[in-house]
Amino acid sequence: MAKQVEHTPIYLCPAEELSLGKTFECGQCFRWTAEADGAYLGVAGGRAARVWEAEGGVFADAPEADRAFWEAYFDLDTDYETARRSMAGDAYLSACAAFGRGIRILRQDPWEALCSFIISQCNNIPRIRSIVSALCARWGAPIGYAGRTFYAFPPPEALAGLSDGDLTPLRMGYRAPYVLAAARAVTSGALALDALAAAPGDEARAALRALPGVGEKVASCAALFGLHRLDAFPVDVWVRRAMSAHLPDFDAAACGPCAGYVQQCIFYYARSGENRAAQGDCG
DNA sequence: TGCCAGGCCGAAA
DNA sequence: TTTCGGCATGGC
Repeated sequence: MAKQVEHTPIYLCPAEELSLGKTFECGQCFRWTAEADGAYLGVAGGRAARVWEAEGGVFADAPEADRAFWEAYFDLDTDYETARRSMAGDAYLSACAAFGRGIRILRQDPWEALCSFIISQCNNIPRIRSIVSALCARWGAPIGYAGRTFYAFPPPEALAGLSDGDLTPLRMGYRAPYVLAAARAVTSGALALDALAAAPGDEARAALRALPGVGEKVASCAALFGLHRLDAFPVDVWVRRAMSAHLPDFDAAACGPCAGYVQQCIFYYARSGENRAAQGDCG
């Protein structure tokens, strides 16, 4: 059966500016799945889409009315060359930059990022994806697309009234009460996620860390991926830790404004199979 | 079968 | 202030 295409494909950008595989597989998101032909199917912002790379660029099978959403989601307005240049001058960092070329830091929904990275703690990526998928299937709004049913990430209001027992079937273990506490904090207004996007990085992380089960790492990931705070990653803790085995004199401050991107390239490089032998503590 | 995973928390040192 | 065990679960 021929693939069902529901829309005229949207052209997003030149292929060299966005690697879908690297962007979706580098560990920043958990809701995109590769098809046999190399395209990806996924959900973001309550919308499902099929996206793929072709000789002429990167395309999305989505309504034309959603073009601005997908362009923003893939962060097409940001110039990553500045960040990449900050990684020059050291062999290991340069290797990370080359390996991560094409990664873009997605502009994910703040709540989805926070909730997903609470689930991520002390967990492996396949299992994180599995739990997030189950969470969406159970409490997310259905989305019909390409003859299939996808599910939006459930808003905090959909989870705030649940009990730990309600989440038991998802097998997320000790993370369940953390997810519910975060949902209640957002719905009650105690945690204003949208307002944090404009706050200083330290302030944003501190607000996130006030939640139970949210430490420096989860707060950093939520700020980077959910609030698109590329400066919010605590380079002194994570990037330096990751780099200590390779570059003891690494100047974290030099990549401060784009530390999150740098960190993600290091993480992706160190986690990849062929580089694991050379990896340090990548956070 | 055992180690490990995008950690965090609270107690003990 | 730092260190360490415990936490729940399953991928590999």
